[in-house]
Amino acid sequence: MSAPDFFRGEVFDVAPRLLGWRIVSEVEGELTEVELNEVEAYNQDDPASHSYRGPRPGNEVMFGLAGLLYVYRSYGIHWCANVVCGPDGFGAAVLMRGGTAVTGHEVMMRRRGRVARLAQGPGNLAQAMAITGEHNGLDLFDPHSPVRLESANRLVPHLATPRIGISKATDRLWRFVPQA
DNA sequence: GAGCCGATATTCT
DNA sequence: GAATATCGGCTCC
Repeated sequence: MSAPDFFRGEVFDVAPRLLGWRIVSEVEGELTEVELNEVEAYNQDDPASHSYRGPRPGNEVMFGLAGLLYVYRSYGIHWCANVVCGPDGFGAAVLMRGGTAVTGHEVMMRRRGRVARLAQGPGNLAQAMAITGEHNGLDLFDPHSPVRLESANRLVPHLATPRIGISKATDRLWRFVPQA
């Protein structure tokens, strides 16, 4: 199983099409599903991207095949999950910044220690679904993978806004959220 | 609800 | 030594 063809296109075209998709996690034998409502695009020709300075230990996955999961540590504390995009050897990915819980509310509440905003925010999303650095590089379209993506089969009307928490290339409107 | 702040790993200067 | 694709707890409205 491999990613749909459009994942190999421009990352800023792929990102908005992921709104409404579901991430499915079966880590630790517990099922959780989240429907994406916030994503950001990061391109190789993009000073704000980890891939901007080329492949190096820790970001190689971003240069791999479209449809792989790229996980990195943020601020030394949080894990953040991305979907690799573009052709093989090109460093681009979509950061999954947040979504709404669909399945496994109890599991997510336990992992998060709260009942609200279970999967809103990239660090929170990863924590709720128990996604960590050990999942870096796995195939999101392999039915046997513990973390997978499921198509929404629809295009969600969306807005393009500035990305969060970056200081470079802030003029690129590559954060996508459903239109109000 | 807004604003400050500390925690902490990795990379870059 | 500084910066970072963050968060939650705290204060003070």
